[in-house]
Amino acid sequence: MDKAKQKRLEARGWRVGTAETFLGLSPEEAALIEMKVNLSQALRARREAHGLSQLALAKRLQSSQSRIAKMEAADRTVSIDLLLRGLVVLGARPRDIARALGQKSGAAA
Amino acid sequence: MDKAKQKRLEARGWRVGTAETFLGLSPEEAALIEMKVNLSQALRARREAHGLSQLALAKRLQSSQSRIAKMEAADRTVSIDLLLRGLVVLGARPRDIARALGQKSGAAA
DNA sequence: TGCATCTATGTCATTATTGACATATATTCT
DNA sequence: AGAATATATGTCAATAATGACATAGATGCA
Repeated sequence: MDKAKQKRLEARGWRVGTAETFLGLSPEEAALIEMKVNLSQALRARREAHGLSQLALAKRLQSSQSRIAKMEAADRTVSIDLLLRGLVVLGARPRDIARALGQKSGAAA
Repeated sequence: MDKAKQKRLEARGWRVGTAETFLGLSPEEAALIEMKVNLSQALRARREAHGLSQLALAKRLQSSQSRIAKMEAADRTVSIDLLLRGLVVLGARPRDIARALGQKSGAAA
């Protein structure tokens, strides 16, 4: 896991922190968090590629700027469903999303 | 979309039915439903491959048999998050899930 | 037939997620 | 500096998702 990703997780209440802390998570939890973080990064990458602000995307998604920020931070109050909706609104097709899901640390999608 | 998939959607309140009805869905909605149905099929395939009953899987997931049934039926009250949790509990790794997501109609994962 | 097992579906109280709002920080202008 | 824009984070009322339960249908077996 790269530093930037770790910091994003730490910042939110994931209690991930150092690599050690990850050992406190079951492999299942870790896999789910990894997928969520990958999707959140893909969302940000796609939004920026479209030249949209969080506010602009929020309007397209019928959501709010603050929620987009939380989505991109992989906040624990954000569902994967919501991340997928965001990606789809930004033109991601299932295969794009599939690619982002498995990504080891990139932000493709 | 194959007949079996369509029937599963029809059965639940998706109002998908015939191909025409699909025209009532935005491409975004259609993409999300497609992914959800693919995941639900992957879940059933994986559960059966493990020789588990819905009840047995429910216990592993700390859920209930009725919810597993709804998951496999892609019921509208089932989140993609829950489907992913189910798949992960059944040993699916992110790349397996990615593969299932993009699937056109199969049940791999 | 009766009994056990598996799956489907409706309901509901509890819990989680959501959009909206307030507010803070940062950056880039003039 | 002050104004404008973008992003981050906490809170909360409204809504959605969840597990549990009841119950029905289906299948197989004694």
